[in-house]
Amino acid sequence: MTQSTDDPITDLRSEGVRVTRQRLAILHVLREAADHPRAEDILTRARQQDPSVSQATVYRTLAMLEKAGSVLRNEFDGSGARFELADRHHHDHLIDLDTGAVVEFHSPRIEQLQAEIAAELGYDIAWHRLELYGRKTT
Amino acid sequence: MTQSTDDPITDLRSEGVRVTRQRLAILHVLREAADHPRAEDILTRARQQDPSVSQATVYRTLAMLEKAGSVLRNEFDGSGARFELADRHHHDHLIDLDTGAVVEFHSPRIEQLQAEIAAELGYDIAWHRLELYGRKTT
DNA sequence: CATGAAAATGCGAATGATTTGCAAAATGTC
DNA sequence: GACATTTTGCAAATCATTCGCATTTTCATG
Repeated sequence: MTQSTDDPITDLRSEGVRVTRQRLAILHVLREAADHPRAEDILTRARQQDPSVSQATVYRTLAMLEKAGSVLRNEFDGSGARFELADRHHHDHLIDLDTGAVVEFHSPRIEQLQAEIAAELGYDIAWHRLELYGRKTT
Repeated sequence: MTQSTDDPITDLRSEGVRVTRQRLAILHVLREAADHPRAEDILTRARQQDPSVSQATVYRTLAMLEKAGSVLRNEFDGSGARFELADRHHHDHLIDLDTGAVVEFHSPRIEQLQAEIAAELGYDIAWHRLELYGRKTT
């Protein structure tokens, strides 16, 4: 097993993946992001650290990191994916319909129920997507 | 209140919406569909009843029906939306990763938990999306 | 620290799903 | 049936994302 560092790309180096300026910049953006940025946002932010980063590289890097399990892709509204680092515990999302803000939450009980339902239907869950869309209680 | 018929478009007539051959054909397709067809599938099937239906009209009609609440749009995999008539009770989806089959299910307990979680976070849920992706238990 | 094979990059063109502008056709009201 | 209005088909336009390819970079080696 490869030893784990705080840098997903460094972890991948042993697998023939090269550490480039662009990848480090993109990763930096993801680490700093408090929101769930779109590819375009990531490009803009990454260019602040390394102006040479191109759109294509952002997409390629995100795809690579997603496949490696280091990045999660979310399709909240249907107009462009939004990404986040997969370095914390699993969680689902609550999207504020008025502000677009994304609140994260986790419910072991819901996950448990999901597994039970799937089992009843004869399935094992590989992954799931749970998104709540709502408005602040007045 | 307008009286409700079994035909979403007929319901809309009073709102200035016109009942056209194309719309009836698309609606017919949705009523007969046992699966969750994509726009392209709907076009193909609608043309069997009315060859004049165009792609643009399929999209426009689906958008109209969605806005009216008669049709639900699903974005299961990210490569094209899949539609269904919103005439039955609410349900969520379990997608078979091997066959692409979509199984519908409903869990009042999960919905209850979702509402509780949202409430704790200070939100009222307007709608939600729960999709389970899995494989048949071996 | 120079070398070279392999991996990555930027660019711009290609994709695929969906949307839109517009002139022509169809609907439903009077 | 006549007309104002809505809807349509067509083709061109978008939008997010992917790809081809020549050029640049990375990194194991000498």
